[in-house]
Amino acid sequence: MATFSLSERLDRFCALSDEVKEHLNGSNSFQRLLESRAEVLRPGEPIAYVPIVQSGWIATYDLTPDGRRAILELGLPGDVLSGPLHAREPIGYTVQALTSATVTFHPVEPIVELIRTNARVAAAFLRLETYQHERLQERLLPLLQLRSYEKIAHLFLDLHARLDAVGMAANGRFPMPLNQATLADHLGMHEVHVNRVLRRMDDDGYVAREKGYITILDHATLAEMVGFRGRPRPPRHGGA
Amino acid sequence: MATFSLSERLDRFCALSDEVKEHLNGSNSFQRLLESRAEVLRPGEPIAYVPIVQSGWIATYDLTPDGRRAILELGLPGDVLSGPLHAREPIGYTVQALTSATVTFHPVEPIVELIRTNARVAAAFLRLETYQHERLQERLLPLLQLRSYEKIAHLFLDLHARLDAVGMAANGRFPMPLNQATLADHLGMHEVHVNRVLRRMDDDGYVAREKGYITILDHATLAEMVGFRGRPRPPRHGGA
DNA sequence: CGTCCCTTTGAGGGCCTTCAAACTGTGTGG
DNA sequence: CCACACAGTTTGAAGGCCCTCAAAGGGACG
Repeated sequence: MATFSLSERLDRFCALSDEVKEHLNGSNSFQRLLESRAEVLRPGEPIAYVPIVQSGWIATYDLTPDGRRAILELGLPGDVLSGPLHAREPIGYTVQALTSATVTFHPVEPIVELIRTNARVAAAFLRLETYQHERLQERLLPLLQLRSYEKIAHLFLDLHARLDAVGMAANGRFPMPLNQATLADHLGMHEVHVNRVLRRMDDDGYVAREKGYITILDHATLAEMVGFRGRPRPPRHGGA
Repeated sequence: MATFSLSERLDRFCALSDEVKEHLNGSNSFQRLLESRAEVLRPGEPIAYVPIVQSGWIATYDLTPDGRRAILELGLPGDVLSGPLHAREPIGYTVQALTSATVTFHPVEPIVELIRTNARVAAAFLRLETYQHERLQERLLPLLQLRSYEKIAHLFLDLHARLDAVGMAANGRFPMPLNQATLADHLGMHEVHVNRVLRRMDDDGYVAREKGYITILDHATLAEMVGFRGRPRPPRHGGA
């Protein structure tokens, strides 16, 4: 039950022929159930698969010389990790499951071949890559200019928007399977301070916390506070 | 005297036929001499051109609600701003010259058409985009986990590597046309603190400062301090 | 000689880190 | 059913990094 297929995700960016879609889906992809903390891609290894998250959350992270973890990107259900596909060498980061997760793996060889020969497929991957580039740019702004309180607010607004897009949020409420240490590694903060800020956001009435869930209570005020612009959704079928 | 041509930059990532190269270079591109602070691309405008920096430095920046500037990316000589090419809508950020700069503008229409029809061109842009994605990822690590002193060291090592790649650095010495306020906006720090840290790095003997130039005196120690891995150079002609 | 831009220095305070430890809930084994 | 381990959350106290406001110093240019 692969809810999110590679062809469908690409098709959003650039309409593909049925033949190509079948080719993409059929090509020996397989699905794995991963335990929390299982590695999806290991640094230094040759890249063999393009992963797609079906359920659960995963993270792309890197380590500082002294062993602190920096989470570069969060992978939510529906996300395609296309980065390794185009990299020239083994990746320098690790991709790991943050919760138990279901991930579909597509072998890169047939995909690379398709990109080589089919301009529409190449264009679709190009749009996908551009989309992710834009997402990364939007992470820079909070890291550069916002304070802890606002960083967390920005993250919650972002997660809400992304999860809403795949039907996993309702009425401002969305799953939050990450513990505070993981949030800290994603925001460049410290566990203890994440806790204090969360409590303050709760006391201030901006968010409500339940085990495993967050509810955004005052979306408008938070969005204005942090300059959050709802990220443009991938189009239903776009141009170039 | 366009030192850096679009076709040559793309050709590094994916070998292109001479015909395509001519097509890319010929298509009505033009060159402009921009004064410092002139805008290269304006937010909200439809995207008409792909800029390539020939000389001088430019910046992609965004503003917080209260008007603080966050510099997302620095454009150095030879850099191609391909982002706008694939964006679906007007960009949300501003691109501005940080020094007087020479920039070549390529109209997007013919390029988009080429991408649509030529898989090799699309693949080349895909690799270019992936390369820039990786660069952005490498900016996240210092922002997430390093302190001011290390952030600046990381930036200097990065700039040195990039300028060295286009022959603008020698013996650890490279141009530094940015003032301290601009460095601050790039690192998420404050002007005054940038100044204090720079002085300290100078006193510590890690760097030397002259007007308009920086010299890295102890590359090895700094690189180890911040976990800097020399960025993989774009290959001479790569795979997928 | 005055203006402008940038750099530099000082003083004070706040955000966030750091170290430490208690508290809570959950699963496991006796 | 209780004891215990374990993971995660929460709270306290102290201190440092960095911000903020303010202003002086230096060089380029008219």
